[in-house]
Amino acid sequence: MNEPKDKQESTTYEPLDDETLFIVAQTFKALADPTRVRILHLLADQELSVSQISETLHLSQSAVSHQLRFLKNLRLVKFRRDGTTIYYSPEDQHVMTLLRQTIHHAQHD
Amino acid sequence: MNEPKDKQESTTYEPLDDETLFIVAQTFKALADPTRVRILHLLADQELSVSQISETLHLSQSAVSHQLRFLKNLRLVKFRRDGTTIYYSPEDQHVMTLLRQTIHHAQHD
DNA sequence: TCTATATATGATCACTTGCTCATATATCGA
DNA sequence: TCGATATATGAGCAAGTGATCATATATAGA
Repeated sequence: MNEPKDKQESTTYEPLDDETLFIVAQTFKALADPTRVRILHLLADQELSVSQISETLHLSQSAVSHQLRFLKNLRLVKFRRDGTTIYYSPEDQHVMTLLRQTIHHAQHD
Repeated sequence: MNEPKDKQESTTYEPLDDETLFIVAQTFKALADPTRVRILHLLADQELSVSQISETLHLSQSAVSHQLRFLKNLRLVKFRRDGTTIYYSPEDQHVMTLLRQTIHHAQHD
């Protein structure tokens, strides 16, 4: 057992710094929950109010609001107030792209 | 408060089926933990044994083994035995691409 | 077969997560 | 200002997660 061990010597492996690591894990964490995936997927091409989201996805108002706060904190969604209604829409195009890609792969692999 | 509400009428919103939703969330879950991110990033361009991984990343053998099992179950890594040593390497190019993209964005945004 | 080394696994535990329930806050119209 | 509607928030809880510790399994060599 001493042959394939000619080591990689140095493939210039660059360790991830803590901040990058945190951001990366945090980003994926946002997409790691089915409810958040459903919300982001629903918002993909439209701006919707909290109640529209909760009705469409059959989720409680509270659950939706909590998840939107999570997504808002990560700046993945933005919102706009119109009277008592608050409309949410995607803010991070990169994350929406990740989502789109992954949905596509999940459906075609 | 009755104007911006001319609804989206129908942006042909297609609800995600349960299986897709599960796969998508599961995929992101794999990348939502800093330890797994470090392991996958390390393996990105090389094949390494469990002990090499644990030494390089300063993680316990057990922790690495548990995480590799997780990644193996999701078919994100594959392995090859050589004597008592087991070498792991990435198996899912799509997921490695997601990781690469996200690391890049985390470092440049 | 016995030992040493490499890896895998099961139990356990602290911590996190996502939901519900109750309630608070904000805005509009009367 | 009051009532109605839309949304936000805090507490509490059940389920999930990731690490450690102890131990099991597998392979090679003596």
